[in-house]
Amino acid sequence: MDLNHRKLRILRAIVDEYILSGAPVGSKVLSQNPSFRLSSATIRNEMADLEDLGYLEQPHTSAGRVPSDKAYRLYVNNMMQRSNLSADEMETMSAYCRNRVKGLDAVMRETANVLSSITHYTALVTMPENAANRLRHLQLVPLADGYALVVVVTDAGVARDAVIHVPTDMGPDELDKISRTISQRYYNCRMSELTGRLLREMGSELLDKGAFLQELADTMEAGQGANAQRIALSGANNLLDYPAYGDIDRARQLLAEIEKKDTLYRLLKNAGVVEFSFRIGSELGTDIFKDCSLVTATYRIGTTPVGTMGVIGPTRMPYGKVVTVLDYMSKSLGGILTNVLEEE
Amino acid sequence: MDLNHRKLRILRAIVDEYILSGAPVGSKVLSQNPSFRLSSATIRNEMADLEDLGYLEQPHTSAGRVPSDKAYRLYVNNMMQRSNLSADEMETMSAYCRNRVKGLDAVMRETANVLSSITHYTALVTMPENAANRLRHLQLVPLADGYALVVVVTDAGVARDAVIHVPTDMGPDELDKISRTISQRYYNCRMSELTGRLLREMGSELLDKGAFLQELADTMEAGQGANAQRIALSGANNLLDYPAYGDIDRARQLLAEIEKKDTLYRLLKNAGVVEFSFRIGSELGTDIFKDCSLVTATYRIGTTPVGTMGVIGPTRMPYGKVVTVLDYMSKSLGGILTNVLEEE
DNA sequence: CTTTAGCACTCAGCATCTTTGAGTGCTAAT
DNA sequence: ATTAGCACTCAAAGATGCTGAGTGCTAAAG
Repeated sequence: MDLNHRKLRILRAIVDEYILSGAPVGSKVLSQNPSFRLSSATIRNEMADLEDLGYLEQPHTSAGRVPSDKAYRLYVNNMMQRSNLSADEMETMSAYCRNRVKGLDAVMRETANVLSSITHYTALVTMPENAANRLRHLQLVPLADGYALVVVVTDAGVARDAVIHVPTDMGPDELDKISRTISQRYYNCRMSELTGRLLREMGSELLDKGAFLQELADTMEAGQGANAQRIALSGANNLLDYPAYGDIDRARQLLAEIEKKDTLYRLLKNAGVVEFSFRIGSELGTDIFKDCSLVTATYRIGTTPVGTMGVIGPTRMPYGKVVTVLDYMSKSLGGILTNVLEEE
Repeated sequence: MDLNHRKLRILRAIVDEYILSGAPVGSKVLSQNPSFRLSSATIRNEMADLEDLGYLEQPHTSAGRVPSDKAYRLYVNNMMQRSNLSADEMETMSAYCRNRVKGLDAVMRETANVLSSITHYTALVTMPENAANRLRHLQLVPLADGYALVVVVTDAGVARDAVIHVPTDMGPDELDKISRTISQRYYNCRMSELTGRLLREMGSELLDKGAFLQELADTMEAGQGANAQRIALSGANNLLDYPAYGDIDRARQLLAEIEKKDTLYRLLKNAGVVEFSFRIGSELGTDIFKDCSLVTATYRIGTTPVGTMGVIGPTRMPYGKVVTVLDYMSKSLGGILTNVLEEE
């Protein structure tokens, strides 16, 4: 007993139907589908086999069957086809592309909004980041006595800011001078190397300012990671749609988890750098997301991958449509960023 | 028939009890409270009066009474007393204060986290802003050909960034020169005046760069508002606790509304600059928030009010406790910012 | 050997009915 | 003015029964 052609066809029909209706699907509806020339009894037998093989599950004895995670996995790998979008949906996306330039934050937020409004699920977009990020500019702006704001601009277009302590005998002029020195000397230096080089090479010039230099370096190192943690989120309310009705506690857990940016970050990160990644139900690891799936896509500046966007929905989401949307949006976002950030 | 002393005492007891239990309170529980030397029948009569006066409502004939918005208003104005916090809660807040300096974003987020974790409601904190914001530094960082990143630092410690177009014949050096000129000439200039002055006074120096100057000015003007729209939000999942159980649609609406930052911004803004503001149920205007209350506090840098923080919860929230927490947190946040930002 | 008709069986979901108990308003006595 | 007492109301929680979609199995037909 293995997955012959007919079993595959039936399985596929079940997944399609279930994604569409959300209700367990029985043998009768399938037999009514004219593309099957089979009686419900025959289909029942096949379904029993599929259940034994672990592709189907039965909520209770007298209900239809529901696809298991394993079935979705098979579906996504072998049977899914991208679906076309409605004119409305296309229009939403191209309106997004026609937008004028803005701050990076705004672009990310808008990307997430479009994603969630088309899919009706929860959308996530990470800020662009890359271990190879290069320095464009660094500025120390004096605040109150003993404090300064560090602003770092990288070639990923990110302005990161943090407050650090400065020696009280360091005036605005000196801070400005240091800013220019660093900006010039380390222009285009990889951020991953910058920390070390700063400490090594500037130590002699700032002999008596060791603590200051150390804090500055630390900040830039921390900024690397911290910045990536900024994730644009949109459509969290859609989470409430699908947790089995009335199960409000479940919904709370989900929401609480979604609010923790580091959970999200880990999830998105785990996808790795692939065109598309699907993680279905149990594959997500956590029990909390046990009937959710996460589909992600990588976006690029030029040809280097710099970020991830994704959609969290129920395992029974229309994967074909979601992939189509993610594909379009990741390319659009990549295009926008490439335009603005890439040097020729 | 008016609000004599006894009626007030009864009303107060009802509100206290209802906030505590969440269930409609009947005459019997009140009469058992030893501080009343009255039979349940007498209390029933008084309660009937209070209902006629609009302070109480009855979910259905055979249930106890529930305070109306009007009752809460009276309670908040005249009867509420601040409550003490548990040792744990105090500890959470002072741990927050002991934190090392960080970026503004992080501080705001953490403030919201603490607020929501102590109150178990949804917390909001606006970024510091003020029409009197003054310029500290402006930097134009060249990106790809034809684009630059504008970074603006104000005395509210905010680094705002946006991408603008620049004429292609403007090199990095020129951009840097402009940055220094503006930073120096307009140091400490009010942001509200900056736009106008830039256009008027720099026009002659950048004769052939009119479009560029205009866009720069526009960006800074827009940044004023846009920045304020950034609101740290925490504990949205707590919204799911109180919408009448099972009423999942209601919860969705609430969440969707909360996600719209501009709604939030308006709500917080409407509070005006007062020490504390309470808006109870219908007073919030929207039907969506009809059984919610919003309590806000203003925080200051030095003595100038620069932002608002608040808590959204059910109308039956323990106002006394919430005020205590807001008071402490607004002062703490104010203190932190003042320390870092204020010039002596 | 494969397919199918037929039948007995299961069980969630829904509607209906009943019971329970907390709470009320009114009246008459204190 | 207060209160005891009583009849009344009604939501919430159980109990009961019905329905229908769906199953598994068996035996006959292809």
